[in-house]
Amino acid sequence: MQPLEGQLTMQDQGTKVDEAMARSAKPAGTDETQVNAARERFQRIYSILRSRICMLDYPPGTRLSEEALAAEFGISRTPVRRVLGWLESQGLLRSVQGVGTIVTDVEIGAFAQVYQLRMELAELVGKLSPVPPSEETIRLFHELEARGVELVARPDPRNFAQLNIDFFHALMRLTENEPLREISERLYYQTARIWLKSISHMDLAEEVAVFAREIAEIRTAVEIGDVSAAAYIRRSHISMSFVRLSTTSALR
Amino acid sequence: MQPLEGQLTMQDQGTKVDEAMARSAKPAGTDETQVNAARERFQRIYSILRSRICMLDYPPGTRLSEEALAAEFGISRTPVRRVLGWLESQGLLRSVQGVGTIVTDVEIGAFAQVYQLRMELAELVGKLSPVPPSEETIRLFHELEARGVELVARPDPRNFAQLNIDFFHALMRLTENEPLREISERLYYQTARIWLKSISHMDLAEEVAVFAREIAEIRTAVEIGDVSAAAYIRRSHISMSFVRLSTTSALR
DNA sequence: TTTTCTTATATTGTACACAACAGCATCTAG
DNA sequence: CTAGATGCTGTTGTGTACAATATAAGAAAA
Repeated sequence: MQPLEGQLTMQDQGTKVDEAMARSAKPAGTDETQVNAARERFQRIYSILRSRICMLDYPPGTRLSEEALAAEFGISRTPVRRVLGWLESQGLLRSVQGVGTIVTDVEIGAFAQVYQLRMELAELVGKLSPVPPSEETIRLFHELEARGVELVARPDPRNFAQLNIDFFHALMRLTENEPLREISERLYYQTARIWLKSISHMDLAEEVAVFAREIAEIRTAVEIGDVSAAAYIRRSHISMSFVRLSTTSALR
Repeated sequence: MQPLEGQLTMQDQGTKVDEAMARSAKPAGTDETQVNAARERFQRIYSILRSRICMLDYPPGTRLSEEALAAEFGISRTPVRRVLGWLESQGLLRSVQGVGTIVTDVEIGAFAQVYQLRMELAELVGKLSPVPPSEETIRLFHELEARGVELVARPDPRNFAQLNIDFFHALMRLTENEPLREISERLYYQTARIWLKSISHMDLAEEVAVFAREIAEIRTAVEIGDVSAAAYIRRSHISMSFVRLSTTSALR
């Protein structure tokens, strides 16, 4: 089997894509056999576009152009459409013939439902196949805590969002229940962008401070191996986050 | 990639749907806005293939041919590939270049994890946005109970599977939490076929009898409007079903 | 006989041309 | 001047030819 040399591999390292996405490479779980470049490229573009959506590079209502994306990645519309199809199945996009591919928005009702469910799933992380945190995991949480401290010193919405995402993925290390991970991830990406959008109408400094405390608390629980406690802390903060969002009427 | 102010509320008055489209019965669950024939056809084929997979018409390991499916539905490979892409994102298929599109199997470990999660989600149906059962819903459960009685009289694996599916969808009426519905449905379709495959190695008559009792119990709870009780009954039966499956080593 | 390389063949992946469709601007009839 | 019709333009959906790939069969050499 010859390694990837056909056609457009040279354009792959063409650096036309955001280099910043290198970090957000696949939140574990997918240790697929990367025997071919096609699947790898698919995953790469999928992660990039998903990140752009939830980081509000593509705010809700944005019209994506298949052709523009194809040009950006140096491929044709066909593989782009496959990625968009997956994102549509995840509820992040909606394609309408003659109109375009539009980034979805989440109405207030559905938002509340997702948050309710996310609370319950967060609790389940401590109940279904909890994993005793490894040294590496503990170190990761320490690193996240440090980033939280730095964020408090210099609040910034985008760094806030990125830390939130990375913190979420770190939490997913605490359970080995793969379906729970997948579903939690799906729901997280459905609401993260709405949450981020609302942040601009709220007290950023206070939100950052609360989040930094959450990280510190959970780091403490993780350090002593009490995954269940970490899960309950997480649940409570998801709950409080939603209450703050509702009371400030930051949602529409 | 400019933001779109007008959002997407304009296609509602379009309604120039081609009425010639076959009105095939979609097995509930997906109440998409059928503004165009393309989306309707997509949903139709998607439901058909998903049903074939979970009814074991396509047992795990089966290799599907895009071309054959295209010929069967009278279309080209392109729209077929879109449907297969969605099924792949749901974890029911896996496409490998040069090999084919293969119906996935579920290993014993992942099966157990999904069952654990399904138990918890079943309980949540009674907690997150439970819906007071309407007269129509109660009638539906009565009908299901009758079908259960009939099944006990004449056990049949295929009818068993179909009743199981319909019963599941009826249970989903008991909550208005749409994300919970979607996720429960996804997990159900991931494991239903494995469960059905194992039935052949178990005591069909006994399984049918237990299932009929479950329906009767839950019908009783639903009839008096106690959705929470119905959810707990369901949870307990999912649990017992998994125990029976494990003890008889019907899994592999 | 066994092993290894080659070749045939079937399948999914990709590119591209065109069809279907929606929205908008323009034009024309009254 | 207004209102409706009509073509223009850009978008996604579909069909089709071809490329890339994996598997299996077969041939050739040890």
